[in-house]
Amino acid sequence: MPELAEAEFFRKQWNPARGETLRAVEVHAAARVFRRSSAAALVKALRGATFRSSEAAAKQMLFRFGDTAWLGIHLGMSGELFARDATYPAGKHDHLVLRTDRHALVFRDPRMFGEVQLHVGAAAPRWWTRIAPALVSADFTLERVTSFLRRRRRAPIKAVLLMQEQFPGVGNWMADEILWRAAIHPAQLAGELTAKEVRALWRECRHVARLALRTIAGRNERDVPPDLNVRIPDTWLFNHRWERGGRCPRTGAPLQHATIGGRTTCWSPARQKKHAAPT
DNA sequence: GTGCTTGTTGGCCA
DNA sequence: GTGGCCAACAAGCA
Repeated sequence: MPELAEAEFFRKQWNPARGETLRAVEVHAAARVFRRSSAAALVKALRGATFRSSEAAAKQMLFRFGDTAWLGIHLGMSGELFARDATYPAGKHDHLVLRTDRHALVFRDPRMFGEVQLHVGAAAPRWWTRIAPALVSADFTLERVTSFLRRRRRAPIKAVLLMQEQFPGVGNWMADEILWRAAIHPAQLAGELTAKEVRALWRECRHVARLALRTIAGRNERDVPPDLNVRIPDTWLFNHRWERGGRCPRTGAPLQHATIGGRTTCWSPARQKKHAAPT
């Protein structure tokens, strides 16, 4: 689930408890999600602190408590955040539950590829401030994309789109959606794209990111999006990629699947054709 | 039982 | 040193 729009969606799930003070912090300390920080230190830093604010960037979220405590969360493959009323009993895979007088804020992650990190300090942690410029920001430029593709010229473009240092928040489905819209074959080597294709790729990165954020994460800061199972329009590849006998929404031709860049990839052969390297 | 899965990392190799 | 590939992590689902 968690690509950039889902991170933004889940971040907002804890909004109802903003301004409230944490009365209790429950952790499953042995859970793999705490592998890089001490669960005990986390409890100590958060108990009694007030939930101030939150942000999402790429596939990560950062929550601020009190004046100096920051909670970083990565959702991995199966992580989710939600808020319940104060009486919520922690479930089997609920590795972190923050309790205020009115709410229980829950981090659940069955597969435990996700991660919870504590940072104490006046400023946000380094790992957060070093996240690459968002696809929707002005700093995500065609020039940056062009030079990155040049450096990664021997890798299939699908694999390159999954590299977080240039395409923060792009995951498997977004990568396929972007390539499908840009009409680029996922196995084409990054160095073989024409200038026109690179421009299309850059444009569709921004377009898909905006579309996904608007569709999945809701429109404004305050609201809590009610349901992740939002209706994704059938004009997206997204709705057809796992269908048995799925067809390309633009050409009507059958979709194809293969492992590219180590990940299951779906594309429309009628629309995305591999070509020789431009001279 | 088998064989997948929307992510990331470290180790291996060219 | 750089870049590309792959197994491993763990649980649930079909």
